[in-house]
Amino acid sequence: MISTKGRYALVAMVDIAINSKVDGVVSIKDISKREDISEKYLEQVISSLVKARLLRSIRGSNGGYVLNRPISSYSAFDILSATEGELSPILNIDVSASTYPFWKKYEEVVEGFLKSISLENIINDSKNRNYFDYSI
Amino acid sequence: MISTKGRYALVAMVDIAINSKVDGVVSIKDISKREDISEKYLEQVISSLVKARLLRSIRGSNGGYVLNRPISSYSAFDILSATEGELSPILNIDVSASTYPFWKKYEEVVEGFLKSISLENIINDSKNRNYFDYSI
DNA sequence: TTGTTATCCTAGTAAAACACTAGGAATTAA
DNA sequence: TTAATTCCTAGTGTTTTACTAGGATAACAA
Repeated sequence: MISTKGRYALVAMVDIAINSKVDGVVSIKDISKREDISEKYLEQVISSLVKARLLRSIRGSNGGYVLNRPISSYSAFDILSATEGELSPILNIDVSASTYPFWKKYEEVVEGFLKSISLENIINDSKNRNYFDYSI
Repeated sequence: MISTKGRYALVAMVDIAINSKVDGVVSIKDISKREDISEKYLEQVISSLVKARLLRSIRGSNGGYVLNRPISSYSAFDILSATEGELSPILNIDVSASTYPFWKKYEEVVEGFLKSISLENIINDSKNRNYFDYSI
């Protein structure tokens, strides 16, 4: 869940949301340059986002990707669960009965948070505050 | 963070808390039988808990483990961070500035939850409600 | 039509993490 | 002294991660 694939997916969505306003369509090559992520790896990450119908792809020359919906309608959960398999796989495993209620709550808290944050929120947060507000 | 090591650590703490009331000291062999976890693997998991001073060990024949403090004073965070390295390693990684505020919040939510739940809470939850309340 | 620029798709792979297993040393109660 | 226990270090097969590689497919532009 906190793998690079998921992190790249979020970064890619933010990048596409911001840059498609100007250019209309955003290519992997452009994202790769701006965000310093391998083109080939980005292909795979973004492929998951397309398969999950979070992005629409335009093939051929001058092709690229655009958002399918307004930024307020994407949740962090949507984006992360498109790339990572299950977001909270604990409960699928044979978890001891004595700790089950705890893990169930844990899952609810994490999922609840991720579903409550939209791509719009993420973009606004990155505008209003900057990186250095957080790094001690 | 959601690895078996962390899950076993929680189970072991619950097991020791409950069974030490009767027996005083709880051995790995006993936990292994009750919870169906390999003895040798349990050794390693519990070793982390001892090193983090969550448990006290008594060596030699009739030895085993006991809690160091009252059950209300252990948080899920204490237990899980003793076995897993960092609980939210995202922020140690070079995370994009645009998504940093989001990940920071994520970390706060998860850590906040884990710190708010005590071993006592976990034990009470497992007593009051049972497994089947949760499995659809 | 042909070249260029993109996405799409599948396969491979080195390194790390995970989930153990193994063996023996040290310690203590009986 | 023996049995039972924790302690400590090392090894190991499997899975996951984070990529890389190569070519097929599609579309625009000349």
